[in-house]
Amino acid sequence: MQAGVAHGALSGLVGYNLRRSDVYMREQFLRTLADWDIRPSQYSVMTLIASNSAVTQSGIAEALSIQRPNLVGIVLRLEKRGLIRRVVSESDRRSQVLSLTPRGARLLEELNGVIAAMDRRITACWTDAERDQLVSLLQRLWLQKP
Amino acid sequence: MQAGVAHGALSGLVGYNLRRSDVYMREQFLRTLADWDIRPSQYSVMTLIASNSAVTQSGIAEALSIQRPNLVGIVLRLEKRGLIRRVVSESDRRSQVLSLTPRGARLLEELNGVIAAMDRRITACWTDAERDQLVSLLQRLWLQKP
DNA sequence: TATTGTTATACTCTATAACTATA
DNA sequence: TATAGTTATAGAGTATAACAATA
Repeated sequence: MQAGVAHGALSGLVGYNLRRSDVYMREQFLRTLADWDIRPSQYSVMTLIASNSAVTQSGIAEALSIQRPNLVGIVLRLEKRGLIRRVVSESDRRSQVLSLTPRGARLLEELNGVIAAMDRRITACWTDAERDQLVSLLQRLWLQKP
Repeated sequence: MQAGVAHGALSGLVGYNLRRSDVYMREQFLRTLADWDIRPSQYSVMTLIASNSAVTQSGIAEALSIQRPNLVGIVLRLEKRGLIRRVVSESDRRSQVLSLTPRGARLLEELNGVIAAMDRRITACWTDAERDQLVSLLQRLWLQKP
């Protein structure tokens, strides 16, 4: 499987192949998005803000399974870069309501194109049908939460 | 996709679904193997040692894409637990040749059963054919190294 | 009481430079 | 000079406890 070194029982494990694939995709993401200085978590957060009006930090954290304390740094960074706005909720003054700034919205549009193209380019070793089925199988896996 | 919060463009990305799936599988691994105090990397290293006679740390590091400095702690820990042996190579005295101790070999046999069963149990949401195809597709993905 | 956001903190994983001993 | 193993170290990512403000 690798030059000279046999992988034994690892080759057949879903967990091992998921891990290697995830690492590989993240490397490509970081390299491709280096010019934009955007991390996977930052893109995920911006996408969820764009897709959900009046979403709060708690909502984002739960949807992405990020611990609330760890989200603070991410949103503060995005706010400091002028990509998102945080305003105290009218209905619940404990909550911060998140939204994209015009600049953040423009950047996200650009990122959507770049990232979708990258995701397809790296997975060009698959047919469209194989890609669709893989995404479908993975969702069936991680969306089960027993 | 998640309670109330839409995932937007993330849902269709291979990278996002790989990440969530990997995190999910690793959580299950850590919980299942907690009684043995075995991490995924430790199991991977032991498996490669068992599958390759006279393998060195460099060989393991390259095959698993672990940085050489980061492998040192892993093998020292396994040695301290009496699971592997490290002996200086006869042919090249810079190299450490790794092998399992009888105790390490017995433990690995047990781990192979536990981990294979876990891997199948967690992926029971798939048919055998779906599982085989997914493993095949993932290998095609991460084994390309351009 | 319970929840939101926050601070502080610790632990793991990962990455790089530099050293040693061998080749 | 190049490589194997090691040390030291720094940077991410992730986890929990505890607090203030608010519900």
